Amino acid sequence: MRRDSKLPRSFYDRPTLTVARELLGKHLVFVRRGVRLSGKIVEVEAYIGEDDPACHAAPGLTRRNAVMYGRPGFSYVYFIYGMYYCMNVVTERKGFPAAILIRAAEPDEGIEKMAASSPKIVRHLLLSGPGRFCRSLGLTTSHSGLDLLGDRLFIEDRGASIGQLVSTPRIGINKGMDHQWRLFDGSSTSVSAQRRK
DNA sequence: AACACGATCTACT
DNA sequence: GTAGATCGTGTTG
Repeated sequence: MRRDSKLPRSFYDRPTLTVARELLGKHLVFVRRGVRLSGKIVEVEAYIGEDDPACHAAPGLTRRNAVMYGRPGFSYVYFIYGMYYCMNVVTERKGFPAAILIRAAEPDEGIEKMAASSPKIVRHLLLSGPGRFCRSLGLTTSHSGLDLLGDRLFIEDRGASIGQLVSTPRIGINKGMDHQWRLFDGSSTSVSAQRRK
C-alpha cells in the first residue's frame, strides 16, 4: 500500500486520549516473514501515567514497563496469564509513561495466515480481543520496543472512517473504573465480547 | 527463594 | 456463569 500513509512520530506525541480516539479506523500492519498482515483498529483502551492505578506504570519504572517511559511511537508488548500477549502503542513525551492497548481490529490483509494461527475462529473475530489479536498476528514480547516508524510494525492512515464512537470503563481490571477509557466503534462486529455500560 | 496475581480466552455445566 | 490453563513480574523475606 501507500508508504506515505504511515503515521508520523508527531501523531503519537500527543495526549493519550486524543491518540486513542484517532487510532480507531487506522490500519495496523505487521510484516511477518515478508508478508503483510493487517487490520482496521476498532477498539482500544488508554492507560495514562503512574497516577492511573490500572496502568502498568503505576508501580513506577521497572524493567518490564520501561518502554512506556521512552519515546512515543514504539510498541509495548507484554505477557499475561501465562499464555497470552497484549500489544500497546506508546504515547506522549519521553519520561511520561502512557500507552494504548489495541483490543480489536477488523482483519484485512493476510486473513488466511491469521486463520492458520487461530484455527476455528470466525473470520471477523480473528483480531477481536487483545489476546487473540496478538495470537493471530504472531506478536510476542520479542516485538516489544519496536519503532512504529520502522518497516516491520506500523500503523497507516488510509482515510477510513468509523461508524460510531463509544466509550466505556476499561475491561478486565478492578482499579481505575472511574474512567471511560475504553473506546470502540459501536458499528463494528469485530469489537471484543463484553459491550455493557 | 518463595509467593500471589494478572490490561485473557476457552471449554464446559 | 465459572473454572482452569500457565508463567513472567514485582514484592516480600
